[in-house]
Amino acid sequence: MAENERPDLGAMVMRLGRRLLAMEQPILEQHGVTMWGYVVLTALRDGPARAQASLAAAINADKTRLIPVLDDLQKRGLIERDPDPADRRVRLLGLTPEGRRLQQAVQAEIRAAEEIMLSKIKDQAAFVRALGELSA
Amino acid sequence: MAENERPDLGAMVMRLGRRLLAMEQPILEQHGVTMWGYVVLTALRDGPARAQASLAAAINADKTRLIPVLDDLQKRGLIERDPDPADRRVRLLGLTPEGRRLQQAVQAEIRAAEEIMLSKIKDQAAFVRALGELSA
DNA sequence: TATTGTTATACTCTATAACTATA
DNA sequence: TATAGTTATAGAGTATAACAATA
Repeated sequence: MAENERPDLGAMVMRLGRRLLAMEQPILEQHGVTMWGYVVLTALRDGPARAQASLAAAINADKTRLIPVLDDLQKRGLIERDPDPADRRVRLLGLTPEGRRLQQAVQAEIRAAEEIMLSKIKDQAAFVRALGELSA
Repeated sequence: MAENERPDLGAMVMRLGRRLLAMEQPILEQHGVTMWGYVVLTALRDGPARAQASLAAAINADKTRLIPVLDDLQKRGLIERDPDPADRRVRLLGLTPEGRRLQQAVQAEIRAAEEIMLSKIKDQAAFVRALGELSA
């Protein structure tokens, strides 16, 4: 019974998730961006998106709850959001230079905080790799 | 830039959390218990709790959102919930034999499903240990 | 008629505040 | 008066359904 004495994976993952979220919150606030805003900026970092619906699917969000996020990011000049000339129903989404700068700045701080957290455990590389595989 | 090419920890942990939750859902439903109900049964497995508030704190829940959960578990004979004779304001909480059986049955199935998931990665033991440390 | 994006609405989850009963 | 538990209410967050624009 002793070797089975650990919490369920789900419980541990959830607790870690809450902890990470709490760690990121002040960083995001300091840069005036919400978690969803940051998620969108990060999703657009590697390339523009065609259509809001596909972006929503990519980040596991409902298309309707993306809209206020995009409104805000656009209003602040962090993303471009233009009708596709070929099909004016769809919106072409991409980062502005300032959006890219903000994403990089926030991500750098988050990564630094993650490193501090990870430095407390032994098998950092194995953990991160396994986490990547399990969440892929 | 290539070695930095991984999602943020938070994103990966959240995705894995969603996946684990989806995995557990059918097991919980099959046993007619909600996630919070299972969390309560599991918290009581290692010993009774004195006062609902301390139980709530132990599982990171608000005391008010515990009440319908306890109502249901009690009505189904899975927990005992009696006023403390020494201070009749507080409720003494514990598992009934049937509650203990249900907790064990559900947990066994969840562990089995976890094992299948974990079997796909290489450093299982290291991952679980690191996860335990980071979430502790 | 079908599809993209938007708005309006409803629903779920959670927390806050008011209440009761004991002390 | 203070505390444990409960109930009522309100607030986020999210999803569903109706709508407008374009194809």
